[in-house]
Amino acid sequence: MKKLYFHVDVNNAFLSWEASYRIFKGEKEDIRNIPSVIAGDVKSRKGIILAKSNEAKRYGIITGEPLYAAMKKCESLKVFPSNYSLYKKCSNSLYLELKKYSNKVEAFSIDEYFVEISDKNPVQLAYKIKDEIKEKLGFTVNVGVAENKLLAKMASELKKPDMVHTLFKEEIKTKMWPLDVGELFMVGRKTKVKLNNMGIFTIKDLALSDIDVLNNKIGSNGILIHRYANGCDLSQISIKDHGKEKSIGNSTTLKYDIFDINDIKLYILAISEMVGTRIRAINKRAFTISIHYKDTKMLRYRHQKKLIRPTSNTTEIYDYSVKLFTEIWQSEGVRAIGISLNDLTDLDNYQPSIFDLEHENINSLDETIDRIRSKYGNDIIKRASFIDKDIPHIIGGSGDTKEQLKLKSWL
DNA sequence: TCTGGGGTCCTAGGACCC
DNA sequence: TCTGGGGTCCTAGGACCC
Repeated sequence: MKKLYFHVDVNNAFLSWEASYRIFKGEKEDIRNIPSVIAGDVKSRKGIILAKSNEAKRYGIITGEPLYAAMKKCESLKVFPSNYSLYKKCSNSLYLELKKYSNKVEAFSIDEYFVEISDKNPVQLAYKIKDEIKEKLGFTVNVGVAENKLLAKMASELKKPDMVHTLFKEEIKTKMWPLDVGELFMVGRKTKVKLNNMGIFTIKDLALSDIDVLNNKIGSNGILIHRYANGCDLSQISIKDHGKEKSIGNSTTLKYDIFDINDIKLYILAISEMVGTRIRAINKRAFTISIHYKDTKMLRYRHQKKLIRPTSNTTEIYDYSVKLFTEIWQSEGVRAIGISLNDLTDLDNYQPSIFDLEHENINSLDETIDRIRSKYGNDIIKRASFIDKDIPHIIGGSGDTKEQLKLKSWL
């Protein structure tokens, strides 16, 4: 039996998940069948479209656009807030369902999985998986079936929703080549413009173009997308272990532009709390700390520093972040700010020197706080600097609604 | 109160080393 | 005796994905 790959893609994931949750709760209306979107909170300046129904799509609404622009396109648009804990639950249920069919399941994103399959009737199996997900979990998926991951992914993006597509080698010319070159995985906005300027408009054009010219104009990505256009991809299923992350970052858009360094420092502290807690939770330390922010004009700034001794300590992360920030900040208003930890190293591999003892004490304090917070909630311990301030003391994690999900009987 | 948040990978250029 | 040539490390910045 030949080894094949499935790419399972949830149709309009966030919106579908919200829809199936509402139906589970007993609502009559299926928001998939009306013009509706999932969007961030406008008042917190996070009002962009995260997902849309097919009905909303018909009005020309696209993911990533500001909510106000979408409302102009469709005045009757129904808007629902994002709910990440729901999405994680749905994503995990889908994962468990797919694991029934293969040991090799790769989470490519919250709503996409690759599955390695060896089966006599792969297409039949793909339909079975698709239908079982719909029946058991209440949302629809597209399944792409192909000889490699790239083609499986391209296949699942063909016609939506609730469909199975194959994209075998012999189907590349008829099913994939006619598509706009921008549809190809790894051809984004910038590359598409470059390709168009070279007279390349379809995936076929790209597949038949000169690889040296592509390399010249686009660089190594040019070689990659040329391979993709010809259906070549040798990558295997990669099962991400917990703690395999290469970087940990959190950021937030502020409710108002901030000009006061003391307030900015409080946000830096709140974000340090989050990235610190996260990196300690996976037993790692970071050699590189990076701060980034957006000013009132949406211009981005970034500054980073490699440390001699890796850290996972909240106070240390905070101190370095403030230092990095003040080194590049020219007193412009700050709209958004974030911290990212890179060059992660396993705690087990790190031998503290005797000079580090003081730091190790601080670290054990951090760990104690982590333990208490995970038991009693984040708000049980709060740094004094936040008292009487209208700034959350720990920030990060994609603006969730606070609603606690009680889904024991579902998913 | 128009433009989120989480990631990965690649490259250019400067500093520094032998 | 007109300024080599390897190499590594670091930072900034850009491109892509969802």
